[in-house]
Order: sequence, then C-alpha cells, then structure tokens
Amino acid sequence: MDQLQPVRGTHDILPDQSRAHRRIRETARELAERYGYAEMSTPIFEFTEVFKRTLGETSDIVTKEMYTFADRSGDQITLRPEGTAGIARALISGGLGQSLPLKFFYSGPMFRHERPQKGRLRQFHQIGVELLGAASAMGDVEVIALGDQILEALGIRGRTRLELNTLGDSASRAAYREVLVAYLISHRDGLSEDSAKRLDRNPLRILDSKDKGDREVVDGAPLFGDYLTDDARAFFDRVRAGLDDLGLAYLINPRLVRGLDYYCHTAFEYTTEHLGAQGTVLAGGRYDGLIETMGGPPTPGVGWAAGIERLAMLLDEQVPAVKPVVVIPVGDEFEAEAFRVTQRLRLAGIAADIGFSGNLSRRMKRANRMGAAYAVILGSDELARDAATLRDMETGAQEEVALDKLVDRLTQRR
RNA sequence: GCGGGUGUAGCUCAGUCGGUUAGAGCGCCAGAUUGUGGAUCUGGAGGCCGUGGGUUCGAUCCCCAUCACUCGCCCCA
Repeated sequence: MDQLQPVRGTHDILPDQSRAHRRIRETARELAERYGYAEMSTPIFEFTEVFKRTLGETSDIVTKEMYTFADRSGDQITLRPEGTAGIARALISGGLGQSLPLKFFYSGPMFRHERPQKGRLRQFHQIGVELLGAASAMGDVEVIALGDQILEALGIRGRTRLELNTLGDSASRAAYREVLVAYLISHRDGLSEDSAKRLDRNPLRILDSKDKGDREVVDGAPLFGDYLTDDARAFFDRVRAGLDDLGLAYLINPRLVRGLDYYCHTAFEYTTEHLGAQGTVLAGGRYDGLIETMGGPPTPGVGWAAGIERLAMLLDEQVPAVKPVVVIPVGDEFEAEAFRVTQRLRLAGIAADIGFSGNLSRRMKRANRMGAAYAVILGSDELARDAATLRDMETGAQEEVALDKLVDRLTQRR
C-alpha cells in the first residue's frame, strides 16, 4: 500500500473546494440562525453504544459501516457516522431537556466505511439541523422551510425536488408491516435475493428497491396510506397543509423510507438527477422516539442533514477567491519599503500580498495570476515623492497616489 | 459487500498490431521586453506509462494480483 496516498474514500480539500464548502456552511449557518437554530458541535467520536442504540442494531450503518475501535483504555469508540445521535446524547448528558424546545445547527465531518463512489466518501461533511421538543407538525414544516431556503440561497433548489412521505406512528407501522409482509411472502418468488433477506429484518425497505422484479411486486402491494391511524393521518395532513401554505412544492413518494430506525411520521428528501446514483442531497424526518430510546425523557424531534460535498457538486459556479492588492517593488532595494506598505494595508483591513521575487514584469505576471484587483508599484520615481503608482488590474488605468493616502484611496475604490 | 469500466507529464488525453530516444494541447519556467500583467513567438524543464508479480530474447502494451478512481447494485448525505 502506498502510504503517501490518502486513505481510500478521503480527500484533501484544496482551496477551491474549501471555499465552496465554506459558502455552503456559512449560508446554512446564517439562515439557520435566522430561524432560531443555534450552532453547536459535539465530539466527532462517541462511545459505540450511542450509535448502536439510536441507529438500530440491524441498520446497515451499524452492522457494516462504522469506524469502530477500542481506544487505549479499552473503551469502544466510534467515529460518528451521522450527527443526530450525538446531539441527542448531548441533550441527555447535558440536561438540556429542561428548556425545550431547542433548535440546533451543526456542521462537520462524518465517517462511514462504504465503498467510495462519486458523491460517496468515507469521510464526508454534513450540515444539519435538529428541532427538539416540538411535537407539532409546524416543526416539520419549519425545518423543511429552512432546508428549502438554504438550497434556494445556494442557487440549487431548482435542480432538486422535495419528496415527502409519512412513516406513521408505531401503531400504523405495526399494522402495515403485518399486511405488507403477508403480501410479500405470497409473492416471494418475484423478489430479488436482497429483498428476500430483508423480509423479516426490514420489509419496508423493499418498497424502495430498484430491482425490476421487486418493483413489479411492490406495485401491487398494499398502500401504507391505507393503514395509517387517524392520528398519523391527521399529522401528515397538517404537515402537508403547512407546506402548501408556505408555497413549498413537494411530491408524495409512498416508497420513500428511512434507513435509520429512529424515524417516524414525516420523512423527506431533496433529490437531484445531476449526481448519478447518489441523488439524495438533503434528507431528514421526525424521530419522536429517539431520545427516550437512549434513556432520556420522552422528547419529540425533527431534523435533517445534507451532504456538503454533494451540495458543492451542484453549485454551478466556482466560489471566487478574495482579490488582493499586490504590492510590487521595482528593484530589490525597495522590498523593505514594499513590505511595510503591504503590512499597512493589511492592518487597515485590505487583503494585500507581495510577490517574493523577480523583476517588474515577472511580478506583474504573478500579480495577474493571483487575481489581483490592484497593483501598487513602488519604484525610485514614486518613492522620491513618497508616492506609489496604483494600477487597476482590470482596466489598466494608473494613477499616482501619496503613500499616506493609499489606504483611503483603496477603501473608497472598492 | 457484489458486478462492470478506467489508470500514460501538474491537468485533459493520444500512442505503441509487444521492439531501440513515449507524444500533443493546456499549464509551468526562461527569453523576445533590465519600470508594467492578460496576447503572440522562441526555447526549456517535467514521465519507475498506478504498484507488484508472470509470460517473452524484449512488456507502457498480453496475463494475474493489488491499489485508486469511476459506473451500477446495496446503502445513504
């Protein structure tokens, strides 16, 4: 193995990418705050138990995708595969449940040992929000509205669509599961091998299968909608009415299910056709039973997470770097003066840089490559008058500016 | 975890029906232009042809393995 390669499924995030990530994170954070969601972060590793309990012992993530290890004191530790479990744990261990409802925004790296593909990495980054302690359907509507506005602000809402479904409450699911399993068993021959295995483990997932045979079977399956309890149906209706009221367009997708066990009621996904097989860009739902499962007080919750790398791939333009002012000494003897001028600009809040070597032509070339907005040229002619030549790199226009007026001139021109 | 494709210069990609010094465009460096960038011209640097093994007189090319990326399944953000 080549030790100088990054670990499979991990990437260095170079400046271009980093700026895209930052735009996504910052846009999301600002809008989240506008909705009352405060940023918080939890450790990137937790006791393995935290994830096992919340994600479900049989979920794929827990059974084969976690980065789990024993640390030096023998504790079972897992690098977080998602963000909700940590926040739920924090709510319990920090006693935050006293002042509900709580609204949190988070961002950071997540880890899953999956087979890498485009849009699927072993270390990837998510932004997410959680609304804890709000049982109302308005909570579901709020988090969706926030996600929608973030996608809109990033300019990618138009390339996604919102899919919506309800997973009902536990009574609904139990009733439906029974008839679904009965139906699927009677059509067992038509099911794929994978789906046959899911029959007793996670039959709802079969609804989501892409296998042709499965789809034919599923097309004739009883509909979950017919087995919703009155309460569950009313809840879903309120969510839909809320979305309609805000003018948020969605598509009901009865096949939309969740891989993680903690979800109930509302499930939603913003999907796109521009990323190949990894079409989900932002996904979430309601998880009323989660906190209680973890040993905390019964606390309803709803939230979502979005993959930063996937969002970045949908951004249609590069995020531009800051355009600096580049200071250019004409001749080595003026370098010290140039550096003083550069530093003065920086202290005044102006992005400034100085080429480190070469003649004027070479430094100009470099300034151009750095995307300079202005060049400040310092040579014997100018310095004799305590001035500099200020060149607008876009238009090529030049003027002489006294050194002590340079900061003013540059701030007014920006 | 399963199946397919790809891997040649910093980037995008040619190429060798197995044969001696492996090419192009872009980019990079230098010069034309010792106080002016983006254009043009000239020159230059840069390749264990992903890695390991096998077949062969000879492998970048064929075979096997492996690693990485990629497409689909699975799963999911």
